[in-house]
Amino acid sequence: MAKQVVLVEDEPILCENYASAMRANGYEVITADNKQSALELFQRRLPDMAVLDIGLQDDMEAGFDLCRELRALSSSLPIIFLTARDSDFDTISGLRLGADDYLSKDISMPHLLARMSALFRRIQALDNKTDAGDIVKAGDLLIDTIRFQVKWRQQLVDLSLTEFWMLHCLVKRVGHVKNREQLMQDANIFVDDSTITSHIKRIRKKFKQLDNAFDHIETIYGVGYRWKS
Amino acid sequence: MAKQVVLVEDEPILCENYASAMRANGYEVITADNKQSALELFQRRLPDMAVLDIGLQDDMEAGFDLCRELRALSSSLPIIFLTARDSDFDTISGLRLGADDYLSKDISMPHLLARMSALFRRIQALDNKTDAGDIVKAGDLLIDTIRFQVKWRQQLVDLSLTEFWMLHCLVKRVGHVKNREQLMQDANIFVDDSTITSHIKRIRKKFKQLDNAFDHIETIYGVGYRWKS
DNA sequence: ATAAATTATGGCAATATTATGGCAATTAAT
DNA sequence: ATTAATTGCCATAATATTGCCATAATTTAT
Repeated sequence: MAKQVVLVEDEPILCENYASAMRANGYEVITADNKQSALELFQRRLPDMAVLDIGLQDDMEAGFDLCRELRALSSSLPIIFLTARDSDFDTISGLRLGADDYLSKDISMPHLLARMSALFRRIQALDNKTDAGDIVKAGDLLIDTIRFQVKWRQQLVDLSLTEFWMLHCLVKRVGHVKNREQLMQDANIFVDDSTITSHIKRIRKKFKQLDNAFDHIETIYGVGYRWKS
Repeated sequence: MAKQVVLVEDEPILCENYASAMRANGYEVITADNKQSALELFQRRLPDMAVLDIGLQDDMEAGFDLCRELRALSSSLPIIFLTARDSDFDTISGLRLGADDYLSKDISMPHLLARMSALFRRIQALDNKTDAGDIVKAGDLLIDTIRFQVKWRQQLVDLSLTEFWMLHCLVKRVGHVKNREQLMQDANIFVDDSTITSHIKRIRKKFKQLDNAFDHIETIYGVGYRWKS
């Protein structure tokens, strides 16, 4: 889904320039040319990012006000100031208000777009960040123990809980052979040996459905199983 | 605890200037003057932020390399480029590499510090999306913890208080699986597991009344529930 | 090569977990 | 006091998962 950006700028031509460049980059852009209508937009629906001009018509501080209001609505919404003024003082007070970036209007369009996408990237990275040490990676495999998700080459593998922990057991030490007892322990079950065989069967099956060439779970005859890379 | 910043800059006097300004602002600063020692620092322990000069000694691209290496280590670590060069081209390629900011060395020290704290503020804001009096946004969903209002695609969802907090618990970390215990804690109740099931049922029902295709609350068999985007 | 041991596979029954509708108890509002 | 809303919980239905077995296929050892 396209990211929605609200652009607040009172100079019509400039505004349309920015807006169309953003649209060409895949953003959905809504514009406002004064404080009042901008506020209404925000109240109606929070965008994914706001790009604000500071001086609007006669009110030289309108952008700062908008920033404050927006921040009250959401502490995490990304805000970029776009301004003709360029003094350090302005920049600093802009950032102090909780803006994320402060750019002079004479930068190039590609530069502005790069800043925007850098900001989105940051949000993305933080959203996907999980608390330390809960992601196990092994080559094309990703195990996330908070989301209880397994990804094989970007694709989600739909495992049951016991399957999940058994896989986790194999992968947390790539190359090490795990016997059936260890696998049971990690999955918190106590069952017949044959049942472990069944679980491995099902895990392999689910991976093969995504990638027919899959063969990273190796059988060690007489001992157990191992994840090979 | 003080935020740890790694500063990579090969010009000794400049480096000391920056470092002491940062220290005066409460940061713990570790410096490096070449690629090798910087990498060692990062491998030993990831800082809370990295401020990188691009050209180091004879290697004009050292900073870019470091950025790449750092990003491989952590996708969410904040990185600021600090550079004498100032062309748009550099800025853009810097940001493309996953940097969060790109600053010319001739900006003032207060400006640099403001940029740093703006970046920290952003991280902070995203990390505790949970504080009261804020609006949490996840795709089409809006949760307003002041008014205790939930909106799904602009439409108000009429949830009871417990339902509200349970939803909030699920949404404040999109994708994370919450078990019944966690949901109880966040809603401030202590009840039978089956009661949680009932609440989820009711929440789903209310969303479905507005949007029959709604299915963002996913059941993870044997674990709990998750908000999926 | 053959026998013995081990593992793979498909299927099915048993079990565990969750969904649903409803009801009684509680709380809040009029 | 009466009504409405909320909440906890239960019985029952619907699903998902799991354990295990018979049988086939492999592997290992002799």
